[in-house]
Parts: sequence; structure tokens; C-alpha cells
Amino acid sequence: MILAGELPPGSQLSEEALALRCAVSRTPVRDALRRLEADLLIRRSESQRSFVADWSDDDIEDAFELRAMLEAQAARRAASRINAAQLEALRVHNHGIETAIAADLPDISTFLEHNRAFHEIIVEAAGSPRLASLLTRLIEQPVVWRTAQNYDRENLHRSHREHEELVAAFARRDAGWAASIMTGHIRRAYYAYLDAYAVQRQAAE
Amino acid sequence: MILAGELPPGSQLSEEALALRCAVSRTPVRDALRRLEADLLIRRSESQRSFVADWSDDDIEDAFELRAMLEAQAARRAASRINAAQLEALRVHNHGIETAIAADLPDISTFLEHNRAFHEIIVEAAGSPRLASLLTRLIEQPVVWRTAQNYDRENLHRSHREHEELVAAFARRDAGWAASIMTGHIRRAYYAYLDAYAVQRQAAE
DNA sequence: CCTGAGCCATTTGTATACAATAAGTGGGTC
DNA sequence: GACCCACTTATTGTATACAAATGGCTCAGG
Repeated sequence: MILAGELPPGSQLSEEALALRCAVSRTPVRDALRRLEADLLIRRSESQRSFVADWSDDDIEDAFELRAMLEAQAARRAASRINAAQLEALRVHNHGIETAIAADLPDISTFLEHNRAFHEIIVEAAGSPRLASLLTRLIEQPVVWRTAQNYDRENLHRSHREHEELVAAFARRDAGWAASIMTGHIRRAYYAYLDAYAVQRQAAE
Repeated sequence: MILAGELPPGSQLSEEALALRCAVSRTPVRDALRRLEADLLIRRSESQRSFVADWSDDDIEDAFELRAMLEAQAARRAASRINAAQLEALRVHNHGIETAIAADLPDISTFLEHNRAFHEIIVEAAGSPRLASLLTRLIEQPVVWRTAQNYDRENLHRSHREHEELVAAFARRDAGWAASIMTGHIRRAYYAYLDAYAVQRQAAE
């Protein structure tokens, strides 16, 4: 509901209200709130009340910066550990992306799904449960999630090409190359977000 | 209890047993288990049963590697953002460390407390709630916590000197310098842990 | 002796009730 | 009119009961 924008940033989340809305009791709602708090989608006041997290521009830049660092680290590790099956899976998912964006009207949700799977394989290949755990905190952000919704054709194709470069780096097992591409890939996503956000802001005025 | 070693790695944690042991109901125990799972001190089986996490050598190396990366990033950011009060607090805590390790029998718990506060100030000065959130997952590890217990006099004094270097880097607002020292500082801690662990292993045989 | 199926015990998931605490509200006083 | 205190209401914390699912154990059969 947060990702879908049904719950505006800053709004208070009452356990009971959510329980009613989801037709469950407070107990599972509490669990969910705790997890969302860990993922920084929710912040809690001193008196333990829950609010939808509000993201400042600095927060967003910060999140992208950390994500770039961690995903680059994942790529670095993955380069020397990735196996043939994972490499092939990367190619398959990137081909899926190519197909999804080839049509006149790009299929964004298919793109997003393949994109998610692509990055997930890299994290998996990195073989670091800790790194994977940290990254999930950063990629489930509403901001990141919505960015691609505003991707134009150019950004979609650039993303596909960068993935191809990543596959090439992995095939050569070049850790430094893979990490560099990944850093650029995420930074590019950040600026694409900034552009998309600027458009949204203007539209709101 | 995990940190104190009362619950050996791999042992199953029943919510009810813990509730009985702590004289509370299962509800708060469940909350605690969820948090500890997020902090990777507990892993859960496919069937949602909880076990004390067992750390392989690779896990530990991995954790230190990530911690080095994130703390270096914190130092990098802190260098340009730290204020006079925080800088002074760093000096105070490092003086506390100096005093604690000066005696014939070093006061390890005081050392640990000042050390923790020292690093916390840097993370705070970095001004990134996300980074802070990620780091708490890594520094509360049993392994990291116990390392200093086995620090010898040389390691304690080296740690103090490295902190002095960090303060100098912050005073000059040199982000690169601060990050470099921090990376070395954590790597040094890793090797100190390895040495201490090797001693423990031999003692166990 | 090994294998598998069914039953029992253990463990977690969910619902609900009550307690404690914080926030909002109204009235009274200075 | 402003401020403070008491009171009501909203919200979260905890305890407990029951349901569901999983694990392990026993016993029958090969």
C-alpha cells in the first residue's frame, strides 16, 4: 500500500485500522510494521507510533549512494564466483528485458520483473548472505520502485546495454570491471530518477 | 544471552522456552526474535523455527569486509559534516580509552564502551540514517563483540593510535584520509580477531 | 534391518482481551 | 485570553487461548 501510494508519506498508521483494512488481527499487522520499520519504509515516533516514512532529497541521494556501493561490491564478488548457470540466467533475463522494451509501448512491469531477477542473481552469486540482507533494505524503497515507471525509451535501452556490459564483465571474471559498470549503472538510475522526479514536481505545480 | 554464549550456535530457540526463561509471554519474545533475525544473530528454518546463527570463517570475513566498507563510508561522510562538539567528544572518548588501557590490567569493558561511543559519533556525524541502520546489523555480532576481549596490550594501544589518526583526519576535514584510516582500522581488527580465534582454537584442543 | 505411513508432540501463527501509556480535549483559574 | 490540570480517548504493549503446521516417533510391512 505504501509502494502503491495509497498511504501518503507522514500519515500515521494505526495497528487497529490496518488490521481492520486487511481483515486480520493486530498481531500479524504488528509483525509487518516491525519489518517495514527495519526496511525504513516506516518510522516510529518516540512513543512508538508508526508513520509512513517521508523521504527528503538527501535521503534519496543517500539511499542511491549506498545502493551503488553495495551493488558494486556484490558485482565485485560475483565476478569470481558466478557459475555457468547463473551467467546464462543473466543472459535470459536481459533478453527478456530486450523483448519487453522493443515494442512501441514498452511493457514496464515485465521490464521491472526481469530487472529485479537480474540484480537478484548477481547478489546471489556474490555469496554473501549479509550483503544480500543489507541490499533488500535499500531496493524495496518506494522511490527506487517508482523510478522505472518514468523511464523513457532511451533509459530503458541504456539499462539493457549496461546489463550486457555486466554480463561481459562476468564472463571475463573481471571483478573491477563489473564493479565499475555496476556503480555507473546505479548512478545512472539515480539521475534518471532525479529527472523523472523533476517532471513530477512540475506537473504537481 | 547469545552474546554471553549462554545459547550455543545452532541451538534451537523455542518461543515458549524463552518466554518462560525471561518470565514474559511469547508476544515480546516473538518481537525480539524478529529483530535478532534482522540482525542476523538468529536464522530461521524453512518452517520458521529459530536457531542461534552459526558463523563460518567465510561469514566472519564477509562481515568484517562489509563493516570496513560501510564504516569507511561513514568516515568519508563524517569528515565534511562533523561539528566541533562531536570532534571534541571523539577526543574525550579516545582519552577514556587511553586511560582504560594505561593500567597494568587494562579495563576492557571501559575500553569497549568508549570504543563503541567513538564509532557511534562518527556514524552520527555521517548524517545518514540508512548507513547507521545498516551498520547496526554488523557491529552487534557476537564475533566482533568478543574480539576485543582477547586484545593484547599491543592491539589496544594500536587501536588508540588509529583513533588519534582519525581525529586528525576529521580535524583537517580530509575525507579520503579518514576513510583510508578507517578501512585499515577495521581490517586490523579482523586480523586481531583471527589471531585471537586461533589462540582459542588451540586452547580448545 | 530398512522403509514408510500414521499418530502424537512440539512449535509457530493468529485472534482477542486487558493493561499501560501517550495524545487530545475541555474546563477552570489566574 | 492564556495556561495548566484533570479527564477522556486513542494507541500500543502484553498475556493468553486456540488453530495450523511441522517434526519426530512408533509400529507395521517388506
